[in-house]
Formats: sequence, C-alpha cells, structure tokens
Amino acid sequence: MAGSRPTKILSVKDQIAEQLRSDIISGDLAPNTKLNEKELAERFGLSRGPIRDVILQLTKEGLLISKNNVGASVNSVLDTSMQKLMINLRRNIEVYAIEQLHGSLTEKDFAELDKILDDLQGAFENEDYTQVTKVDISFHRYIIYKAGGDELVNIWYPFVMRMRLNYKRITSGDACVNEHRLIVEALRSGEVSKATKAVKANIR
Amino acid sequence: MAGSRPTKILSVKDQIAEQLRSDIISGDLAPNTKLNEKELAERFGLSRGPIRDVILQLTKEGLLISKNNVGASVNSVLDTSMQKLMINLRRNIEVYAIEQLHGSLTEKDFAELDKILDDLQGAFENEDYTQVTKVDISFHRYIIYKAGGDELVNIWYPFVMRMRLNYKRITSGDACVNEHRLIVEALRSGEVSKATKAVKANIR
DNA sequence: TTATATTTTATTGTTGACATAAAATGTTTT
DNA sequence: AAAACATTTTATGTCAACAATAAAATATAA
Repeated sequence: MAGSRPTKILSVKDQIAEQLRSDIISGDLAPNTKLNEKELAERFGLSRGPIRDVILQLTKEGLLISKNNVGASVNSVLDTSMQKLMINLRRNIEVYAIEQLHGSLTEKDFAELDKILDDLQGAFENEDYTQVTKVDISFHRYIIYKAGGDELVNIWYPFVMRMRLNYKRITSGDACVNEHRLIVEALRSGEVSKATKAVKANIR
Repeated sequence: MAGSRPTKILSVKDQIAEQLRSDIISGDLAPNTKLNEKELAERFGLSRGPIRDVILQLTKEGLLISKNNVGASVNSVLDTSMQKLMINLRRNIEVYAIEQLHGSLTEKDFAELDKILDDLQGAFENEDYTQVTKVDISFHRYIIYKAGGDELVNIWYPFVMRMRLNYKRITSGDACVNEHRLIVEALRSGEVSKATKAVKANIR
C-alpha cells in the first residue's frame, strides 16, 4: 500500500533464517526438535548448501544447537539465572544505544517509530502474538541500528533471540504499546535518562 | 608430554577457524584484508565448502564482515565507545560466572588454572604475544565454561573476539600473570567479591 | 579527456553426487 | 530373553562442477 515501509530486500538465506526464527519463536518448532537438512531443502526448494548456512547462522544466534555429524536441533530456553544475565546484557546494550543517539533522530525516524507502534497495536488487536514479537523486535532494532549500525545490531540480536520474548507476560496490549510509546516520547523530547528508564522498564 | 592437558579434539572446521582467529588477532591479517575462498581452500587443503562455513562463523563472531556476492574481509576494530561497551558486557558475563561458581571448583580445577598461569608466564618469557593472548583467553574460558558450560561460552566468546586483546598494553608479563593469579587465589579462598573485583580489574 | 557502455574476468552462490559417520535394524550367542 | 556383534539404513560432511553476480578491463561516444 502507499506510504508503507519499503519492503527490505533480503537474500534467500536471510528469508529462510527469518522463517525458521518465526517457527521457533512461535513454538511451531519446539525445543529439541531435530532439523533435517534434506527436508528443509525440499520445503524451501533449495539444495542443502544454503540450508546448512542458515543452520550455522541460527546456531551462532543460540536458537539451534549443533553437534558434529549429528545435526542441529532447537535449543531449549535458558534457565532462570542465564535468562537474567541475558536481560541484563540486553539492557546494557539498549541503554548504550540511547545514550549514543542523544538527539540525532530526525522527524522521519520518529514517524517511522510511530508507525511501528501502530503496527504493534494492530498485531495485538489481531491477537497475532508471533507478529507482536516480530514488530517488537523491529522497534528495538530500529533504535539499535540508528545508534550503532549493523555492527551493534549483530551484537544485540543474539540476546533478543535467546530471550525468546515471552509475550504471555503481557497483561494487555495497551500496556505493552504504552511502554514503547514512553520510550519514543522520551527520545522525542530529548530526555535521555527518562528514555533509558523506559527502556529498562520494557526489557524484563 | 606426560601430565600436560589433554589435547582437545577439534573438528577440521574448528581448527581452521582457530587458525584464522590467530592470524587476525596477531595482526597477520590486517583489517580490510579480503579473504579469498579459493586461496583459503588451497592453503588448508580442503574444498570451498567448509571454508565458507568457517567464514560465516567468524563473521558472526564479528571478526569478519561479509557482503553478498562480494565476500568477506577482516573487520576493523571497534571505535572507542563500542569498545567500552564490549568491555562492560564482558565484565558482566565474567562477574556472573564467578557468582555462579561460588565454591564449586574442585582441586583439579585449581590445578588446571595454575597450569594455565604457568603457560601464561611461559608465553611472556618467550615474548610470544599471540600465544599470550591465546592462553589468556583459555584462562577466562575455563572459568566461563565451569560456570555456564558451552552455552555461556558461546555467548561470551564473541565479546572477547571483538575486543581483539592487544597485549602490547601490558607493561610487564609479571603484572599480567599476577592479575590472573589474584583471581585464582580469590576463587580458591572462596572470596567472591574479591574475585569479581580482580576480574573487573583484569578486563579493560 | 572524460564519461558512459560493453565485454571480460574473477569470485561468490548453488547444486547434485559421493564419502563418512551415526543411528537403526537384524542376527547370533550366551 | 538379553547382550553383544554385524549389517543396513539414514543423515551429515565434503567435494568438484556449474550458474549467477559483481568487479575490472576494454571499447565507444560525447
């Protein structure tokens, strides 16, 4: 539709990775499920080569776990203490990002963020929680990217993946959307400490 | 030799990855150097397949940077603020590790750590700073692994790689060895806060 | 001479076939 | 019947050839 965000051009491998991530986050692929390279190759209409690349990639992100000559399976969620560590580290990164930004966001950026907030609300209204997760990630990714480019995104992303955002914790969509809106508003008015506080409140 | 640590069995790909990491950390492969898959394949006597896997792996670790249809080159070192963030995050992980351990290390573990300290000293005496870096990493990895297994190691490792430990900064080998010995001694006597302090002092 | 278009070359991406190792199955022996 | 061994099957690891793409070199036009 007119005015929508331009569809990002993704390589074939990135698209497959994205699909598998979705499957894992949505629970469609449960922990310990073994991935079969041949099956995946057939499913995506490719040979095993690119599939292997994607598997290696997701393994590095912590979503899969691979064993030599055995294959890859969906990794189990982290235990509580590790989960806490992940949250801590991710908070560190996102706070860093906001401090780096300090007013470098343009009106265009804010329009974009507002749009993402709308999408988030929409996803909640449709009760599409996989989509909620995706949009939520894209919100944070936008900020991270603006602050540190691909380099920072690549550092940040594995933590998000390992956290496997658990949106069952959200009581209401409004509350979640509001949490994010607070971040945007603090950024817009240039209140760094308020923004970092809002981010910390959101990442948990 | 008798009594030495058992040589870890590494897959072919892991060995190649290790070699390339060495080359990058030692400066043998300077930033922006382009890697040629065919050349590497010939150098290691393999086909391009496994080489591509290794390249993907090192890209995920932040040592290389890859572009579609163009290839991979050695990534440049991070700017100061990112470097600070990395140090911060790595400290967080290592402090977490020590807190998790709280006295679960056995006499065998301490013997192992003492051995690593000797190796560290030996590397300094030989003025083999690439080896110094490797041994230093193995010291920290040992602790990280004991605390959180492969999962934690995999989270931790990319930060170490991105820091690109530069041991020219060490005025004397003794100082560096001492820093590590302090950590071991604090762990041995079960003084957690002392151990975390020592770790924080070492990671910078 | 510069700028643009075309061809060439080099390098990466992909594929299907083969080698090798793990898992599953079947057989023998106790 | 259970355990140990051998055989078959299945899946992953590796390879060499081919296709597709981007960079480099060359040719053409302004």
